[in-house]
Amino acid sequence: MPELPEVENTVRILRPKVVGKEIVEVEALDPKLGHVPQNLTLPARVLELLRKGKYIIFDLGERKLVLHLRMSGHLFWTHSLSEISKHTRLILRFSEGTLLFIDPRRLGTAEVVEEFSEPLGPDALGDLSFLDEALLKSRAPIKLWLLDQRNIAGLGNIYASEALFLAGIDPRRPASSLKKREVAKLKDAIHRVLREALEAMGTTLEDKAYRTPEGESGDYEPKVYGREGLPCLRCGTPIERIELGGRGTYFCPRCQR
DNA sequence: TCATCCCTGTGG
DNA sequence: CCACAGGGATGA
Repeated sequence: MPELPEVENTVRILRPKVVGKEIVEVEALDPKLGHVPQNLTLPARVLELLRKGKYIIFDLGERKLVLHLRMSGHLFWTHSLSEISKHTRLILRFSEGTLLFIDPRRLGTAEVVEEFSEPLGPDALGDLSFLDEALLKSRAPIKLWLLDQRNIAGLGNIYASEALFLAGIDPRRPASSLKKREVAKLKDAIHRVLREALEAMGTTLEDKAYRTPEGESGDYEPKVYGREGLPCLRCGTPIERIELGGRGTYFCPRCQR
C-alpha cells in the first residue's frame, strides 16, 4: 500500500498527536510482534516522529521503534476501543489516544532498536543530482533500479511507473542508457509525482486499503498504474502491462521510449 | 539478477 | 479455482 507520499502524510498527521507524548501501554495482538512490548520500557516519551524512506521511526531517546507498513499496513489514530478490528496487530496506547497498527496481510514489521540502520539511498523528495552518475553504473531496467531502496528511497510500484510515464521513459530501458536530458526529465517527474500525491493525500486504489491515520482515503489518480487496456491520457494508445522483477508494470508504449 | 517466499484478501 | 496485490529479504 504505502509509498513515500502515504508514509509522509501518515507521519505528518501523527506528529502533533504523539510527539512529546508518552506511550503508556503496548500490546501485540500478533505473536510475530510479541517482541515489541518486551523490548520497550514504559512509559516512553516520543521525542520525534520521523520518516526515512518508507520507514516510520518513533524516536524514544535510548531506543527507536521502527515500523514498516509493507503492502497492506496502515496506522489509525483513535479514542475508541471498539475500532480494534481483527486486522489490528499492535496497539500503542497514549494518555491522549490510541494508535493502531492495522495490517491484513501481516507483512508489516515493527522493531525496537538502538539506532536506525537500514541501507537506504537518498530520499526521493530530496536533491536528485546524484542520479546523473548513479544511473550510469547499472544496466538494470530503470524501473527496477528506482524500486531498489538502496539506490533511492521512497518510490514504490505505483510512483515508479508514474514517474517514468511523466518522463516519457520506457521502464525496461537499462538505467545506464538514459541520456542526460532524460535523466533531467526523470528527476523532475519523480518530484512532480510525489508532490502531487502528497497533496492528494496519497493513492487509495479501488476505494479500499490505504487510509490516513484519521481514516481519509487518498485522491491521487494514477495515469498508467492499474490502467491496462485503457487509453493513455496523453495519446489514447492502450496502456500495456508487463512484468518486471515479478511486479506489474504499466506504461504507454507510444509515449514511453 | 532471478525466482521464491512471507501472508491474507479480493475479484474475475 | 486462479491471478494478483501499494514491499522487501533471501538463496541459488
